[in-house]
Amino acid sequence: MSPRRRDSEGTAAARAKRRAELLATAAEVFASQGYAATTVRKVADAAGILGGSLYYHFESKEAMADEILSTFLDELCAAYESVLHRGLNARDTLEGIIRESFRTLDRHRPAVVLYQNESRHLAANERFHYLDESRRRFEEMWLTLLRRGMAEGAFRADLDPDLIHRFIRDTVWVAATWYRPGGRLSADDIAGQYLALVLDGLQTKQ
Amino acid sequence: MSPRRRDSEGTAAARAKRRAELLATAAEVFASQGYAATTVRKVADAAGILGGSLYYHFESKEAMADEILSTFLDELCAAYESVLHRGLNARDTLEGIIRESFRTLDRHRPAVVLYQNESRHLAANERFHYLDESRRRFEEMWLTLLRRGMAEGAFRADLDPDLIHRFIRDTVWVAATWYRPGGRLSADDIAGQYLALVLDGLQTKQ
Amino acid sequence: MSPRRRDSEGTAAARAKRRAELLATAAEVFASQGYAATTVRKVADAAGILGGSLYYHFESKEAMADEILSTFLDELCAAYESVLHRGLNARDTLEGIIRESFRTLDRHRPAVVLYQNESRHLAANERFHYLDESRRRFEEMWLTLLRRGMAEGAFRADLDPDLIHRFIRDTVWVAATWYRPGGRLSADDIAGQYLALVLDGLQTKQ
Amino acid sequence: MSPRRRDSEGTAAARAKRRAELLATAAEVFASQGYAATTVRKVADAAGILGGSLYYHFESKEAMADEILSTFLDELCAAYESVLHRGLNARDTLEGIIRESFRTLDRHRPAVVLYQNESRHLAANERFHYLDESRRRFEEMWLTLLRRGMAEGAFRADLDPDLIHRFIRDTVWVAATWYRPGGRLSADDIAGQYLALVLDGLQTKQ
DNA sequence: AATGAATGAGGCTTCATTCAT
DNA sequence: AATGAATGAAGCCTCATTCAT
Repeated sequence: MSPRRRDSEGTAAARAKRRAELLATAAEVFASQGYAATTVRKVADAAGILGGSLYYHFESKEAMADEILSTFLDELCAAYESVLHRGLNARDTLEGIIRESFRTLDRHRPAVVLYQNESRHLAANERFHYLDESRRRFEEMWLTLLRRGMAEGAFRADLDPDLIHRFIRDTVWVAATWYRPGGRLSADDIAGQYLALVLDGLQTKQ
Repeated sequence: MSPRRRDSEGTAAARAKRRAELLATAAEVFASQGYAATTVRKVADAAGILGGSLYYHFESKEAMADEILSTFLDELCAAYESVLHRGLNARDTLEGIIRESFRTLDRHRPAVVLYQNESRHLAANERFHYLDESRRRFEEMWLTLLRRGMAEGAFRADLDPDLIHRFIRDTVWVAATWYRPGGRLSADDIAGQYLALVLDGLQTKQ
Repeated sequence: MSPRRRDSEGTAAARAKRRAELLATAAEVFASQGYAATTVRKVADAAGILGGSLYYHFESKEAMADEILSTFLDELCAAYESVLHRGLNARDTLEGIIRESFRTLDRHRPAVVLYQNESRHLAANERFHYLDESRRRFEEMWLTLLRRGMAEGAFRADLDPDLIHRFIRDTVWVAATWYRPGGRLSADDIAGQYLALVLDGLQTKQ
Repeated sequence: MSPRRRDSEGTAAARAKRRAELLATAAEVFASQGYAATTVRKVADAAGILGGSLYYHFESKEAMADEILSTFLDELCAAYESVLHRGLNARDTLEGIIRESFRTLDRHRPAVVLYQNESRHLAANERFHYLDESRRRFEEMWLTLLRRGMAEGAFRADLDPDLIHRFIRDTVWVAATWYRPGGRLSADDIAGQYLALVLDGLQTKQ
């Protein structure tokens, strides 16, 4: 490796790292105050720079949200695909999907809050149409999975798959609202409890 | 009844009716666009009047959100109390609470969306402290109920009541996001399906 | 005329009048400071209101420039057409066009300055493409006129029509830079002198 | 010549050359986009460097405009003086002045555009007062020349010297707007045609 | 009850400029 | 000689709100 190459890699990497830091800060602020209520200045304050300085790194406030959301969604898609490619039965696939969801939530909590709270509003904007697209893809995945489980006899067939999908989807993501990494319960603990509830129900069996 | 009195009652009633209309409109717009992203002008447009004219009826944008939310919460509280006063066992109380929640959602959908999406942000404002208070009261009620059910042997004791409470609470309210009164499934249908899921689980029993 | 009709006419007219006043002010400031160097606040100051208040009347700074320029160009087009429809010979048509140009300059001096100084830059913007279009139409008119005059023997044929057209066009409009309505020389005086120069030349004939 | 001295001359010369290159680039951009609408970054982009790097060579954006304009004006003054010192009659002096003007325009087109479009605005700034001063000197020269021609009987005396001066001055400089060095007509061709128009007029003589 | 015009604060963004490297 | 990151002022525009009518 020539010093020159090392150097240019160094600055490119430094730049990428700074962007990532700023995006993490922005995501935190967007998540805690809401996208519309977050001023660029608040993000900059949180990052310890001036409002205008953010524009050296990002084109706009929108561009920040875009990068935060698409990074999160890309990772989530990859996680889901990896589960689906394992060839498990419906029950275990559902467990895998839910565990991956909570794991992703753990790593991208602020992005998930943003996704959960603002994607509907943002998707009105051409730039964020991909939010609707991925929502549709997830929905299809869930419905396919639930129907397969019902057909295989793993899941009760007296429930409406569409409704069940919504309940499950929402519960997972809305947990981003209160989940704090490093808290009493790990993401995997939560996933476990959630699976216990959803798979076996709250009621004791006699 | 003198004509005079009838008249003044008439105008007072007319005034109240207009307020209610405007609040319904405002709630709809707040719900669909988000509180911060909703301008007073958008509300006024939706109501067919000019922005400034809203100030004849309301003190401020905040006052509208306040009235929307407190009306909704008052009704919800009353509904919960009525269930709790029936002296039912834990399981049936839980069913009653959930059914009342979906019934309230049916009548106050936009208010619920507002509550679900914005109460955390609004509660930062002194004026909206009551949002936190009622949230705390609801939480207490849920925890008491869940613990009672566990103690009575009606609910599984291996689940974390705090976590279960959050899952249930969120799922109910987040349904406001997609529920449309008059759709394929009534609020009570949804409540039924949700209860089936939460009480008995998704898995078939062998 | 019903009072109602008079009233609505009144407010519509009042509104149009206010717009016209503000546009006149804006044109003056744009002309004296340059469009890019003119801040919205400068226009507002000149109008005696606050910067934001302009947006009650106009959508944007651009919209103001647009209205100023298109109003001016519409009137200029009409003036030119009226000359061309008189069926005069080339020499008299040229005189008519030039006299109308100075007359229009007299009534729209700031708009002409804006047109002269900024139309090239503004035309880069889709919204102002019509500036290029009208420039092309004027050019065609001038070339046709000059060629006709040369063919008829009224104008010298040893000059390049394209070049002459540019000289004449520019001289007329650039006069907007220094012409002041109500000064020592009227617009028609200036037109007369200019015609004397262009038609007969500066040199004495022997 | 010591190598050392040659070196330092070399770097000084290299430095001057780089400055000249950058100024030429800046002038081009100022001319095509307008001074106020030109950002330092645009100039730097056109020069292939970053915005901040320009500040190694120049103190400010203003300093660039200053150097562009004063260089042009110095050369123009020198050219005019050389004509005036030839002791020609009024007609030939006028011809000389105009030919020198077009020649200067040929070499300094972007500077002329800048001068023509922005000097009025720039002159508000103390730093650019010299623009007004030279304008005044040129005006005086023109008036003296025209009056001399009239007194000598070379020029028609029924025209207003002040007006004629403006017409001529403006037409020459405004040609910078459309003149492109290396086009169909050379600067001297254009000067010739212009002189033919201004001296003898457009009309055929009978 | 509502309009129309304005206010003034504040939001997003741009930009000339600086400076350590 | 130039880069990269930042500054801070200012620009355009939006918006909750006011008020005379």
